[in-house]
Amino acid sequence: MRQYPAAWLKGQSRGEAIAGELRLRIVDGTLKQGDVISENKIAADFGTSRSPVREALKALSNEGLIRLERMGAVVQGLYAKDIAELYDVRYLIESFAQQRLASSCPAEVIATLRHRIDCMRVAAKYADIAEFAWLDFQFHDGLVAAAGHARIARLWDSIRHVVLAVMLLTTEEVFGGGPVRLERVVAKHETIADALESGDEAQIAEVVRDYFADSRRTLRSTWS
Amino acid sequence: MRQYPAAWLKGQSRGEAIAGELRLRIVDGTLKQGDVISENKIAADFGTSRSPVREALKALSNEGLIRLERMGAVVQGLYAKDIAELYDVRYLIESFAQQRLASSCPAEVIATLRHRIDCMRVAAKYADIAEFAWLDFQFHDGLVAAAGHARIARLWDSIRHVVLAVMLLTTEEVFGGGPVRLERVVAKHETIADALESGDEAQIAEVVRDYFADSRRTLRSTWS
DNA sequence: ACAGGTCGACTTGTCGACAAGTTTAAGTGC
DNA sequence: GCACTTAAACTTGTCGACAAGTCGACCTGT
Repeated sequence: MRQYPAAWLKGQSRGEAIAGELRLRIVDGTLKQGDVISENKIAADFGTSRSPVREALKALSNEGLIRLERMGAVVQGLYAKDIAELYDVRYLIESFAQQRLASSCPAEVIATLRHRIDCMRVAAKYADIAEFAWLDFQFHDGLVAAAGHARIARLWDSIRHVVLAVMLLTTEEVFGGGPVRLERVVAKHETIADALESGDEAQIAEVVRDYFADSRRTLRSTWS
Repeated sequence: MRQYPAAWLKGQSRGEAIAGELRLRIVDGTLKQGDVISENKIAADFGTSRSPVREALKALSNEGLIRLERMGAVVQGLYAKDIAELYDVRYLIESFAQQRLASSCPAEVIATLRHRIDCMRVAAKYADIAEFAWLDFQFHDGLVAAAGHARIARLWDSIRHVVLAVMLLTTEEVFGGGPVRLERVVAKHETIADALESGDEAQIAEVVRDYFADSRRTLRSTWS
């Protein structure tokens, strides 16, 4: 059984931990589309009362991973089409954020991004998959946050957990591709940082488009 | 005290009802930015236990109307800037949805839209503010749903309640502008339906841009 | 007067229990 | 064998209670 990295649960409530675990089980296919899960069953599985489970199911429902019905929640799953749609939305959000950063991107932000890129190289070297995925996520998370648009940030929040889970799984696949593949991923992030530093709207737009076009190719090989 | 239309609560749980009421109080300014509310206090106000209140606060937090902290939830409020940002997001979502409908918009969808427009005229005639706002909302809701993009639909779901509350308040203001102003609002929706029926991408893009540019003007007069 | 510690009034997170409703399953009459 | 009724096993929504933690006010020593 694949497990949710313990470091990602630090300071979270039981409900969030349960949500994280279930999310991963749905994304990696352990819980299949059509499976029905009940609060009681999950509560028994995790050894807690229904309250945290309830919170978790509500969250998963907001993320579209399950559908809450009168009797039990039915798993929706996350398959190729859903991933494609998820990346449609990521593109919408991130291109908006980066266009906004084009006009005024503080040097501090660029520095933070580059710092994370350096850390990614280290994580790649030491084969730390969870850390690499986490840094990848932090990179994009920081980007959206830096845009300074509260409502867009909420949108990002509503998909962030799913994005993180998907990243964890794709990162596993990317690590299987060896150092060359990894370096290409890191380099892709570098082009984003470069574009943002240039401040050229057109260049940023192109880089973001390329980034997601490339991501889609990677995804297609993972979820085929 | 302004009240949430009872018809909108049909079949909802206590938690959703509380969320609806609180949402309106925040959007209309009864609850101001910086106010702190506790689960106990709200539970006492509504005469329920903390469970439904907890659910409501969680929802409001997801919508960005409040911020959950260790001791009490602090109200964020929804002011001019927030409304502007909300409409940035609406534009992002709805323009995406409508572009998607450009290539293939079933006649059934157009018919439903036109039906709602007709109903809006009736609601305007009989000065039924809540019904008018509801139809306006249903129009856009139907549009997004018709696009057939599950992830975009989730995005819309995450802002729909806030959008509805804002619509209710702006509709009140619009009714104050008399029949001419109302007819202009209805006509705006008609241009959208027309554009969708034409199936011309460029025309749709322009109409949607116009629609939101006009909406922003209306909003600026309501929230000044 | 003031720094530091202590108590008390709050908060949230979690728990187990109950009521109301729905679905499945077992009868039951024929 | 089959339609119909009834009962049992689920489900969720809600409730009140408790534990753990946080913040503020109030003392106390100096």
